[in-house]
Amino acid sequence: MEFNNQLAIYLQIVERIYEDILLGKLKEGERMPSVREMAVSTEVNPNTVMRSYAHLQEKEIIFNKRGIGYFICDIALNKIQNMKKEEFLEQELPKLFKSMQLLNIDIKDLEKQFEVYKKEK
Amino acid sequence: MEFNNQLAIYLQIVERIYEDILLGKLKEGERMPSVREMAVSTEVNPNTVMRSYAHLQEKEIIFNKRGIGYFICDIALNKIQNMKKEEFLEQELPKLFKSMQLLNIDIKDLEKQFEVYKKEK
Amino acid sequence: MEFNNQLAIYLQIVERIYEDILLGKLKEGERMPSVREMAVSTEVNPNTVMRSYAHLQEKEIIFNKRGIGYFICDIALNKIQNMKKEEFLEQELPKLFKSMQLLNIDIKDLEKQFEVYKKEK
Amino acid sequence: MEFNNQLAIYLQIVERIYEDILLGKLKEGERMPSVREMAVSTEVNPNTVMRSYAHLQEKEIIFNKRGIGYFICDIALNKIQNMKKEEFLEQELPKLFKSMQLLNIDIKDLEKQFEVYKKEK
DNA sequence: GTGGTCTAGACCACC
DNA sequence: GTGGTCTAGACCACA
Repeated sequence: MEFNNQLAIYLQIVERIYEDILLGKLKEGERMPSVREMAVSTEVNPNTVMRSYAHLQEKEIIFNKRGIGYFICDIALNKIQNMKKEEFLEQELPKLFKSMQLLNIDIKDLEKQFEVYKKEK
Repeated sequence: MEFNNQLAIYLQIVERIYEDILLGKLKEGERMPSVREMAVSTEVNPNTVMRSYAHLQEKEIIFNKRGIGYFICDIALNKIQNMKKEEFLEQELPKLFKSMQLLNIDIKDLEKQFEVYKKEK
Repeated sequence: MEFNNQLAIYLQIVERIYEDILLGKLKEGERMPSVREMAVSTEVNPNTVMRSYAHLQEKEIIFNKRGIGYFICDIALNKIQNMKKEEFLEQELPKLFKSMQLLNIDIKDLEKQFEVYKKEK
Repeated sequence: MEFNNQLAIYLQIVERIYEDILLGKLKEGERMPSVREMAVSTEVNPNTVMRSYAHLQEKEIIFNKRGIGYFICDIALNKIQNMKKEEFLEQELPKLFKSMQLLNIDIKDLEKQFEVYKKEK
C-alpha cells in the first residue's frame, strides 16, 4: 500500500477501511483481516495496524472478540456515512466554496470537470 | 486569531495572508506588519510569525529589506492565484469528487448549497 | 451465557461456578457438567471450558476421575467462602473505601442503596 | 511509581491522574508534566506516557497546545466526578452487594471497617 | 524545548 | 492462532 506523507499512516489505513466499508468490500458482521495479516498486506509494522484498529474500535466501527479477531459492527456503514456526510457538509464544502469565490470559479466549471472525472473512472 | 489544531499555526497564518492578498486587503509593494506586530495581533509567539514570513519569502510572495521590514512582491497576486488554482484542481477537486461518489452526492445538490452560501455572505 | 470483555472468559466461567457452589446450586461431591456440555451451554470453545476446569482443579475446588468427569471437592464450599472473604477484605473493601472518599460518599448512602438492592432481588 | 500487574500501565497512569485531579493536586487549566518528564518520574517509557495522554485527550480531560504541552480541560474535574460516580453506582456497588449477600456480610460490619480505614489514613 | 509517529522486537494472556 | 502492552530508539514537525 502506498502512503502519502501528510497524514499519519495509521489514519490512512483507517480511511481505506472506511472506504472499503462504504463500497461494500467489507460488510457488517464480517471479520477483519488479523492485525498481522493486515500488517503484511499493507507493508507496515503490526503496531501501526494495531493503532488503526484501536482507533476504529474506539469509534465503534469494529469490535473485538477475544482471541478470535476484530469484526465490523452492525451499524458501521450507517455510522460512517453520517460521519463522512457531516465532514463533507461542515468542512469540505465550506472550504470548496471559499476557494471557488477566491478564485472566481463557477459551478458550471465544476460540472464539466465532474463529467470528465466520472468518465475516467 | 483562532487556530485550528489540524494544521501548523505558521501555515494557518500563511493562509490568511494569501487570502488577504487575494482579497486585495494587502497589495503588492505594500509593507507587511512587522513580525512583532503580527505576533501580538495573532497572539502567537514571534518565532512562529517569523516562520510564516520565512515560508512566504521562500515562495517569493514577500521579500525582506534589511532593517526595514517585509514587503509584498510585485507578482504576488498572480503567483498565489496560480498556486491556489493548481492546488484546487489537483487536490481539492479529486478529493471532492471522490467524496461525492462515495456519498452519492449529486452535482445538483452542490449548486443549491452554493446559492445558499453566496446569499449568506 | 453473556460475557463481559474486561475479564478472560474462562475466569468468568470460574466465577459463575463459584457462585453456583456458594448458592448451593452445585453441591460437594456432585459431578460437574462435562466439558462439552458446558461448552455448549455457555456457547464457548471447549478449550476455554477446559481451561476453567483446569483452573478449578488447581485450586482444589474440583477434581478429576479419569474417563468419568469432574467432581466437586468435599471442602469446596468452605474454601470458596474463605477465598472470597479474603478477596473482599483485601481488595474490594479498600477499593470501595478509596472510591467513597474520593467521591465524598457516606456510609449512610450505602445503607439506603443496599436496602433498595435487597428489595429488588 | 509502582504498578500492579492486573491493569495496563498506561491505564494506571490515567487512574493516578484522575485521582490527582479529584484531590486538587492537578487543577483545571494547569499544564501537565511533559511526556518526557512524566516518563522519568514514573520510570516508564515515553511512549507509554504518550498513550496515557492520548487516552485522556480522547476523553476530553486534557488538551494539547501545539509545541507547548498538555493542559487540563476546564470541565475536567466535573467530568471525572461524574464518570467515577457512574462507575461506582453501576459497577462497584452491584458487585459489592452481590459479594455481601453471597458472604452474608452485614452493612454494620462495613461501617466498622470504614471507621478503621478512616483512622488509618 | 514540545508532541507525534513509526519500527523492531519482545513478552504475555487468551481462544 | 488471536490481540495487547511495553521498551528502545529513531526521526520529524512544531513553538
